[in-house]
Amino acid sequence: MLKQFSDLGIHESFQQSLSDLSISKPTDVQEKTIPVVLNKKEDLVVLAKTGTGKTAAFGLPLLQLTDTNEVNIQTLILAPTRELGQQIFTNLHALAAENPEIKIASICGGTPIKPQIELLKDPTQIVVATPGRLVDLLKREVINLNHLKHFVLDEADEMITALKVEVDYIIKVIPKNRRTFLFTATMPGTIKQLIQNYMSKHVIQIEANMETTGHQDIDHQYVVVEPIEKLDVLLHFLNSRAGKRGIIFCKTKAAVNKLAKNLAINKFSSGALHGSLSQGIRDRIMGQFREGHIDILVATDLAARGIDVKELSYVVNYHLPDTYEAYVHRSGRTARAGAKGLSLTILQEEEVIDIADFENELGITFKIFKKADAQSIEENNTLLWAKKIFKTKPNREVSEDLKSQIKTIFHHLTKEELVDKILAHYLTENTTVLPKETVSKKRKKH
DNA sequence: AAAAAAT
Repeated sequence: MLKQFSDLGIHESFQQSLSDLSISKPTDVQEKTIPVVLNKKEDLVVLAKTGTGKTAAFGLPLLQLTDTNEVNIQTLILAPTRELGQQIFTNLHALAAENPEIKIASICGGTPIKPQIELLKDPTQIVVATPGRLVDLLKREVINLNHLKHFVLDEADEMITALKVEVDYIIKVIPKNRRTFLFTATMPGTIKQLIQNYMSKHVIQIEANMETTGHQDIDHQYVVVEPIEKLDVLLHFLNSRAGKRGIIFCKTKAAVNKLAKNLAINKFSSGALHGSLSQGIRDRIMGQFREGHIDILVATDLAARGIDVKELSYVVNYHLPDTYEAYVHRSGRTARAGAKGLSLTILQEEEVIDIADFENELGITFKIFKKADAQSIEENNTLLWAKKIFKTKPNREVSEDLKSQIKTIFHHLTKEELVDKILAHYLTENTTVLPKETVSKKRKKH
């Protein structure tokens, strides 16, 4: 249990970059996987929970196995989204910081293809790719995978279902005698049977910490809301988590846009991410989120898998995920590398019945999140309104004369009296009707 | 039905 990377066969040359990345000891999945990859024999199927270091588990040994005298592509890593592909590329680059002779390229879509084609003319040993763009390059015959030795499918269950057509095309053009490595946190039974189609050698299965079901560091909670109070409950939750960071998942791109707009109006530090945005915008939002310039990411399932952002303390399911796997991946954006995190699911009455299925299927237990009462929600909305005033910038010129007339009106008030006046005005303008008990009782009969 | 992935 006190294994070091050197005990697993990782060379001295990676020690510096590992310590620069504050990686000191191998995780369970790394300890089990690295020696088997380094032995140059079998194919691998690796199951390990979210946030346990799968990228380095294949990245480190495959970097080390790279023959730097060989100019052809030896290792291909496929990921389901461009953001994840870029993240894997960045991580490999950092792991190879002391080994600059290893040439790594990222070939994801959404960026001009010409520069990529030019780049591929240089010696390249490791390629991280999304399937669509790679197939495009293969059809143009501008990438050579004839010397491929290692083929990695990250998020393997997703790759061989949602992206099956592209992956199958790629499988056909790469050497039969390659080694194949499948990595995932979820492997539904229906997918298990498909695995053999992708393997070419004897397969070793590795399961790291999968014996206890559910992720021990994630606090699963749900709250039942009426449709009209859903947004208010979310806003109250976000205000209670001020300064903390997290991701809010919605079912559709339209819902992401709508919610992100609403958060922006309420002056939350937030951004939207989904597949209909230009790659430029996607990259900018991801960058801002990773750097901590944005606290809240509102996203579709584009961000559900693999994305590793530091210090996310919560995930919110603003809509229920479609599958149990999607729940595992979404909630797995928090509680990474040993940290704790909250996964909050906001439900409507008719969806509560699904909770038991999630519990049984995933071996987790939900706690009930205590919904803010009507008064706290109203107070919270008043606070949001005050924050809005504070953060609003003038959008046109105001004459000095008008300004001085208005100043005269308030001139004799103290700061406290001024606040009272503004608040009194707000409260008369917003005569919020608190939800009546009778209303909710009536609804429950259905 | 929706999400992702090529232009």
